[in-house]
Amino acid sequence: MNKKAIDSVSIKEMDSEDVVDTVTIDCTIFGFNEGTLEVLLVQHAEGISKGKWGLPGGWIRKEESIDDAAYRLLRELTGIDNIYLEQLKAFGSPKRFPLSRVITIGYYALIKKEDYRLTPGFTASAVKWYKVKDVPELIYDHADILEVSLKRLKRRVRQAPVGFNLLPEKFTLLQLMHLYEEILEVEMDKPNFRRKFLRMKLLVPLNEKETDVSHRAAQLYKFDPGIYEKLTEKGFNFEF
Amino acid sequence: MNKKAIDSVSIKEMDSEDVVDTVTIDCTIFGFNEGTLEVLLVQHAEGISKGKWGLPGGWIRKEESIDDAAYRLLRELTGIDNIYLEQLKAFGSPKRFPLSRVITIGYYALIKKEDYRLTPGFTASAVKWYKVKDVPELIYDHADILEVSLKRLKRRVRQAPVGFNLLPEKFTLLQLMHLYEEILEVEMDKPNFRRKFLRMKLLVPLNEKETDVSHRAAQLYKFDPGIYEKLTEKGFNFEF
DNA sequence: ACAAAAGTGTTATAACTACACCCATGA
DNA sequence: TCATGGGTGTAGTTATAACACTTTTGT
Repeated sequence: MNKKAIDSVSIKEMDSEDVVDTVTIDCTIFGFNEGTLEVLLVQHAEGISKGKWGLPGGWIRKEESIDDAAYRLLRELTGIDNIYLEQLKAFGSPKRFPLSRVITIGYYALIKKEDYRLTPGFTASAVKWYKVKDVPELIYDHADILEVSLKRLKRRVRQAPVGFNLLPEKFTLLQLMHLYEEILEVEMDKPNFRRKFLRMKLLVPLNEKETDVSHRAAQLYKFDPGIYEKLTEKGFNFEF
Repeated sequence: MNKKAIDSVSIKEMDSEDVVDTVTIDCTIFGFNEGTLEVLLVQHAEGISKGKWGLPGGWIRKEESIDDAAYRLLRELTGIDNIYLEQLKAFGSPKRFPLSRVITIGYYALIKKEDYRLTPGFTASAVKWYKVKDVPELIYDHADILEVSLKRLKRRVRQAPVGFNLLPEKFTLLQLMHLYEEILEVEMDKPNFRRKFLRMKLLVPLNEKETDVSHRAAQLYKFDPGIYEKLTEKGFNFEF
């Protein structure tokens, strides 16, 4: 069951469960580590794509919604429950999956790597974080899905402060700026970034500073979910 | 065949064609008429939802991609080939379709009503433009799909000049402004709107003015697709 | 005292907002 | 000549961008 959850391709296992047999889910799971954007890939242990890397995915159960299926698959894979997850779009070239006509629904998720742990059941198949700029060849149309996910992330990050979901609870302004720089692939001006972000009152300064750094300790902030709600409702944008 | 194309619900007809039997497509087709945003609905002629209105939709053929299926259905319904069409998202509550587990992929389209004509084959089933603020009760989860389409249109219109696809070839600045006002449900300042839009050099002034109006004739513009490309690539936004 | 990053200040430019006002045209 | 929308001007305010500068901390 665990293997199936991370492997949308072993079609022979399919009929053993009560699943929709023409539609799968594939997730692009982003993480952020030391200034680099990463993505979680799985190595398929058997089936026609044995040994190759792909996005984690799986089948949809007949009695669950597609969103529920995505949350379930993610929980099974990362052990995380409270996750930022959004549907990307459906991918449906007739030949995308060689054995039969399978449409897949792409999702993308942002996780705090500090929260992530591999659940024991999954250690059988290889699961690994790859730098986004350094992913190996992927099965089927997963390279497409990843590309669309990246585009969407870039767009999303400028329209809502979703980046927080990639950072630890407490973070510094520079960490936040580096996150934006990495995702948007631009360089930013530190003073201007500070002011712009502080102006929108989205950050709550904590009574805490960095420790163990060999330079002036930075103020730590957390993110104010209340203000976030207000801002997303009336719509805003983070152009930099 | 025609009836099937606009009716994703008559499941009994389904197996007579080479289609994917668990996934449909439903389209929200927007038009703009005399300052009002409209949506194209179809009345189902038979099946379990006989007499009720819904979004036009249909089955995906086994050998076509989902995008191709959406274009085909739209062409069959409106007779238009060169259309603005974008995938919305997949809808997949387990109970959304009462007879079996069917996931639908929503699309939304923007059409110039001047180009639109009902193709003869479709006159059998009723097809009708409804004002968006005045749609009747819809079958299944089509109200959901319409709502998400509207939200998406609002968002999209602020990030790319897609509104042009709803207007005739030649239009005045005030028509354009009214389009934005209608979609975004806000009131705008005429002078400021002019300047803002003209500043981005997206409009090409024509050597033509309005005729037959009982006031000063307005300059007509068309839309410059070259600039559009450049703008969308580097990303921009139309906050008003 | 130096490196490295934190954080503040300043100034020119550009965009936004709100409004007053003049122009052209048909009824 | 009046109503209707077309179209321009302006002034106060706010956001942006570029960059010089001071502060704090560990080595």
